[in-house]
Amino acid sequence: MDRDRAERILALARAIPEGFVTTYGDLSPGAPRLAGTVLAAAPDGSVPWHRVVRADGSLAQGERQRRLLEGEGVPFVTSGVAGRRPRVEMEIAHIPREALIDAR
DNA sequence: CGGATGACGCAGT
DNA sequence: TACTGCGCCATCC
Repeated sequence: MDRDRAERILALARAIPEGFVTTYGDLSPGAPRLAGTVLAAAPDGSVPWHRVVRADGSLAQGERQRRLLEGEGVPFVTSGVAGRRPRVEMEIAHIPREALIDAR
C-alpha cells in the first residue's frame, strides 16, 4: 500500500514517543525540506511537530519548540556562551528512522 | 511552464 | 563552530 510521501512522513512523525526527537532527514531521506513543508501544512494537534529537529539538534521553531521539548524532559546542550542557540542532545534523545519504522 | 521558495543536509573551507 | 554552495522536491507565482 504505497501511501504518498506526505502521508508516510506524517505516519513516522506520529510514531515519535514523548521525550524523544527525530530529524527531518529521518522523516524524508533525500528530500528533508519536504518534511518541513508537510509538517507546516498539517493541522495543529494532528502531529507532534515539535519532536522534529534538524540533524545537528538545532531547532527550526525557536523558543516555542524549546519549551514544548523541555516540558517532555528532552535534554539540551547549551553552551554557557550567550548568543548561541540551544541544541537537543541527539546522542540521548534522538530516535533513528529505523526505530520509528519498527514501532510503526 | 520556468523560476523562486522553504520547519533541510552535507561536504568543503 | 560558522558560513557557503549545491542538491532535493512539492508548491506558488
